[in-house]
Amino acid sequence: MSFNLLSEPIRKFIRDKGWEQFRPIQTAAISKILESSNNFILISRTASGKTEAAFLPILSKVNFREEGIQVLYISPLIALINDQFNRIEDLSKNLDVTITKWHGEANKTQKEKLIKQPNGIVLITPESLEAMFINKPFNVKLLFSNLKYVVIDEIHSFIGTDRGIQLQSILSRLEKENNNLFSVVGLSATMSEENSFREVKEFTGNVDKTKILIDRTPKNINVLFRFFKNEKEELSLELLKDLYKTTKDNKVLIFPNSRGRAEEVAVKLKKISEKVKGHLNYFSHHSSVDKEVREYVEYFAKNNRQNFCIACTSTLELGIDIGTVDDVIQIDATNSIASLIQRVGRSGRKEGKTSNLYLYATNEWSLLQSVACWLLYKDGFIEPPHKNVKPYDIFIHQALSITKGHSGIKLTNLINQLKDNSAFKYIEILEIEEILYHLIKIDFLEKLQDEVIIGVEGEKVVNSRDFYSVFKTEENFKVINAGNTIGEIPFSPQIVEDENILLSAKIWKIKFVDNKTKKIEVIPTKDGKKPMFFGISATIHQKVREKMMEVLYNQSNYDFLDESSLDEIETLQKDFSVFKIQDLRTNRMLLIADKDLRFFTFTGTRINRTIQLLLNVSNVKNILEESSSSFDIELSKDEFILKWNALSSLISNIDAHIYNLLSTHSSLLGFSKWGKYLPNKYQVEILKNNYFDIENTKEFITKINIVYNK
DNA sequence: GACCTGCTGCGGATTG
Repeated sequence: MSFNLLSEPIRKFIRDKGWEQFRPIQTAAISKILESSNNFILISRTASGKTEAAFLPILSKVNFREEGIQVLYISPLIALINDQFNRIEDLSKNLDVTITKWHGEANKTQKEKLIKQPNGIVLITPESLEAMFINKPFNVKLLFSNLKYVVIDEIHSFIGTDRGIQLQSILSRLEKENNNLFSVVGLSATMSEENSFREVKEFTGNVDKTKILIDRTPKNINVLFRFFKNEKEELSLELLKDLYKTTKDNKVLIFPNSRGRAEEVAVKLKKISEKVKGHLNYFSHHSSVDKEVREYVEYFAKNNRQNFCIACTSTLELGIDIGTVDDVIQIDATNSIASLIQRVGRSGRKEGKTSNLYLYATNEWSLLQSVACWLLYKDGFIEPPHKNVKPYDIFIHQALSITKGHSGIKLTNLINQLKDNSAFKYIEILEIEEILYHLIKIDFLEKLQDEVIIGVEGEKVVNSRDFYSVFKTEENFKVINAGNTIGEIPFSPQIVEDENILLSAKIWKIKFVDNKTKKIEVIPTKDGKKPMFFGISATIHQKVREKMMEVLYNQSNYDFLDESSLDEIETLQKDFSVFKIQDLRTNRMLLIADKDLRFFTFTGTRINRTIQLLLNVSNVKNILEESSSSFDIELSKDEFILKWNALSSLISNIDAHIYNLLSTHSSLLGFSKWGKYLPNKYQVEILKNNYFDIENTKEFITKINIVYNK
């Protein structure tokens, strides 16, 4: 039925393709988008035709003869824009419509052409849109004042993140230029249903006008757990041999959770394959591998019929098209269910084909976490997005961006614009004023009578190429062999002449390090260590940890475990049977050993961090081990209980404690690119909201009953 | 033992 609702050029396109029926999400989206101007969020698993679900009705409905850009497509990745460009061009081949790529690597002539004659569809990144607002605000009006649709791809990657707040703010600024003409269509494979999708609805700026279209059809997945205990830092030979046997005759993605380990896996599997004369299509794909090399790997996977094996990080998690993948291998647990869903989605993209997922674990805690994630996935659980109600740091960025874009703006006008921005609607007017006056005080803004302009210190920041993004990046050294760039790695003690490193699935010897130009000259060699990469630890949701605890006390028969993983789980269960747990929700275990105590919290990363802060304030010596969600404590049982019971009274004074911590450890705020320009009390708020979790810690401390082993 | 994302404008050289 929905077919007849579409315009003739689109119907012709579908007839020519020979499509016999629509996917459920397409049927739903076509009629809904055609019959109303509501915002829609389309949620449906990977490779279920979401792009078509959005664009078939939009291309039918929009009159591209009108002046101005009609449709704006926003993507988190350049690579995705390039993929989707081809797809949307194909979809609109029976229409007379211009499609323009607009990102940092896109053709400049095409951009200029568009400004001369704004029309059609534009594919853009949030940062390019930001740059347009800052440098060419008049273009924004010219290009988008007649905009009808904004399509946001992989919208889950924005919800609950700093980059998402930036995008929400930009959309809010766009609405102002456009008199709220346009509708939003968001696309996602994963989305938490908590609070009836409140966060994603707020993201569009209009909760009531935003409707969710969801296809919950599950995907058939064959899952198998395998356990190989790692005794050393490197992966065991048994694991590698098993991995090789499992993957050698297929098209495979391996996710080993880190760049260094991805290199290790790619190099070592290739070595095994060389010995037994197997295929040599072993690659690594992560942010440190040179972009051109990465593109070659993607091209190889998509266009070659040979088998391959790519060891990668989350660079291959989102929707970049790499064709058919038979198996997905996860080495040690994913940090989130959302990530697991995206990774599983990469295999068996062909209709009706089941996906193969192998979950390898190298230690007992990772195995337990992996089992917990899998069970939660089966339950349909997805972590709710992080709530950032008052994003003061992104607020600063946007205040500078608006001021720069206006080259002189009335202070009252700036305040009003920020106050009306949906991304900052919970920040109070007094707070807005206080932060703006602070920016004036530190010379980021300069007040000229009733106008403000960018101040002397602000100019240094605003005019940098780095201003357009809200996220931080590390400084890297370029790795070069005979004039070819292989990739980039962060500086580490390992980066010295004659040391060997792994990069782009090959082994290199460092010949020369140029600290001035940040370049490393290398030549190929035979043996090497994996490079050292640094990063902040991922945050695990409390639900994952609660499920881990549940597995310890649950006698279910997990038929997806192989013998060695089952052994390992049973050993853990036996170890924890010394605690007589009555209530999984409120009981937590205190292991009393000869010398010290070990307290198992089985709760989320942010809550653990907050507990650690409170323990430190109470002068309780402790070491937090995140993987097992436990604290090692050097106290007697009675001393600890006394301190523990006093913790909740410390929470009332948490601001002062965080303030003190921040004054001695300013790097604590290192995760926030703009937080350092805030007044102190707002820095404390940023930490409270993004790094710690005060509310849930309070609840946790209050409800917990400690259970001992003796 | 710890992922990822993007990037203007201008001047000057080079190429068609």
